[in-house]
Amino acid sequence: MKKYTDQTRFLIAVDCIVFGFDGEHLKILLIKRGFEPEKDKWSLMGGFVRPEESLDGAANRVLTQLTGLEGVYLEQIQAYGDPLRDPIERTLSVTYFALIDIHKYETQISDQYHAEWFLLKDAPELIFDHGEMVEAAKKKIRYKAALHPILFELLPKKFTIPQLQNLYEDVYNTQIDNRNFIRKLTATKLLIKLAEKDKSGSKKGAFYFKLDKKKYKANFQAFLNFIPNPDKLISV
Amino acid sequence: MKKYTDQTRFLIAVDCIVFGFDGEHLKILLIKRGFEPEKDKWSLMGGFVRPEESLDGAANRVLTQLTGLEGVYLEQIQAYGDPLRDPIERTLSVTYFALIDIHKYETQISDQYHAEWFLLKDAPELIFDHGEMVEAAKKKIRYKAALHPILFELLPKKFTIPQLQNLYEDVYNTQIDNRNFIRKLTATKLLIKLAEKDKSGSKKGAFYFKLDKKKYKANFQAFLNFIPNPDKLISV
DNA sequence: TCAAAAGTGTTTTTTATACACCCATGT
DNA sequence: ACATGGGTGTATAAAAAACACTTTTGA
Repeated sequence: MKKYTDQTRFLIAVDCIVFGFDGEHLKILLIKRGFEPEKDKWSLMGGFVRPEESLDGAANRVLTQLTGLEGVYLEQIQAYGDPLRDPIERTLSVTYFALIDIHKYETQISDQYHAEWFLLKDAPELIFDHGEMVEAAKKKIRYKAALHPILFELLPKKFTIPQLQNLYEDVYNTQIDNRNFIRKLTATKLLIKLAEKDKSGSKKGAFYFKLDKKKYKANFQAFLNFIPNPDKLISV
Repeated sequence: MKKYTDQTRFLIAVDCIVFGFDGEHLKILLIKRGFEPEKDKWSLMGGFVRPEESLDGAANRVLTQLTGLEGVYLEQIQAYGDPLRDPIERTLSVTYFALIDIHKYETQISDQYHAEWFLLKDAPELIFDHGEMVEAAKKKIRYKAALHPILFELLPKKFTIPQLQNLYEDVYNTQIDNRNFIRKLTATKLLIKLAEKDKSGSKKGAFYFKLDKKKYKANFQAFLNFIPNPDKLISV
């Protein structure tokens, strides 16, 4: 059958906002753009969608190219379609956020991108509308994590409660009462306590936990409430 | 500057899932597709994005073409990019959901589309992946409305509490205790009681209310909880 | 022995839920 | 006068928040 006539076709890109957690702070992974325009400026990792791949496929490809990781938590955020967002040629961009265990990407697998982790507050200016995209991704992750246990994706398989609490405190820039936090965590029954301790953070050491993966998957959409007064902290 | 070379360009469409409420049930507005392929099959209202317009612009244009309405509540849902989703030619579709006061679109402004309102459970089979899009839109509206006061967009400026409760009960397919519902509503301080009554639904008549627009806008992102046990009713 | 971080319970407050009767009016 | 849907209050249960001290152990 004939193609649709009299319609304009556009470039389609995916851009990934890659989050990691270093134990203290949430960070994002940025690259130096490798081609004109804006060559060597800081940018999100992205790429054009190829004829045979889906959007999710393109996002995964781009992420794997950068980090070497597969099976990463990746979620579509939204499409950006301003006609002038790319000065060279109209390009629609579909953004994804990725949550990775930062320790799996410490050895810079592909130096070709000159990737670097940045604290959110220290992130450099980005090309095009990438700054706006990062802001939207931050809002999305805060919103989603207030209700669903996605932040575990940022931690190693074994993690401690203090680590987890640091993560929540940093994401929401707030102090959480340790006893209430543990009570809420326990109520989810999502965690399994291990015998082993992490002694790196203190003399006493903190017990490791791991996720109960079955319950994690089964309860993923259940509403949680790790964050006190979430509506005061989250803007949509 | 030169265009990006060696990249494939694609068609981009927007598709709108238009919701309305007839006082009893949530409905969606569908049209008969006017061109090949799948001509005369039921479809979402959509259209190709034009060179000079943004995605939001395209969605608004498409919606205005169909309904004659402007300033409608419209929110991007997600991008669908399966390479084979349109059999003729690869087309990326960005979906939007629209919430309109159904009474503003009773006179079929544009008969050219053969638009009809359908109960969600009676909706016909749709072309391409539009059925999947409708399912995703239903989930989105349920999810969002459990936390934010968007359903008011489906009602006229003046509405009654029983109307509003019917709406919530239909959206969540549940029974809500009337006294608890009113208590939660009152707590939001979003409603202003009018002197006038709607006598169409009963002999006693039900007081009209209107939204306090300032508080509505200010509190739009605050988490509400009109729905008992939302996590049991909402699937993400 | 002491500094530093981990871990543990109880009380109070707030929020959600369950529940049943009277009211106003048109017919 | 009665049938129909609208409107109201209270008691109980559950969840969230506030709050401070003891434990462990390496240096």
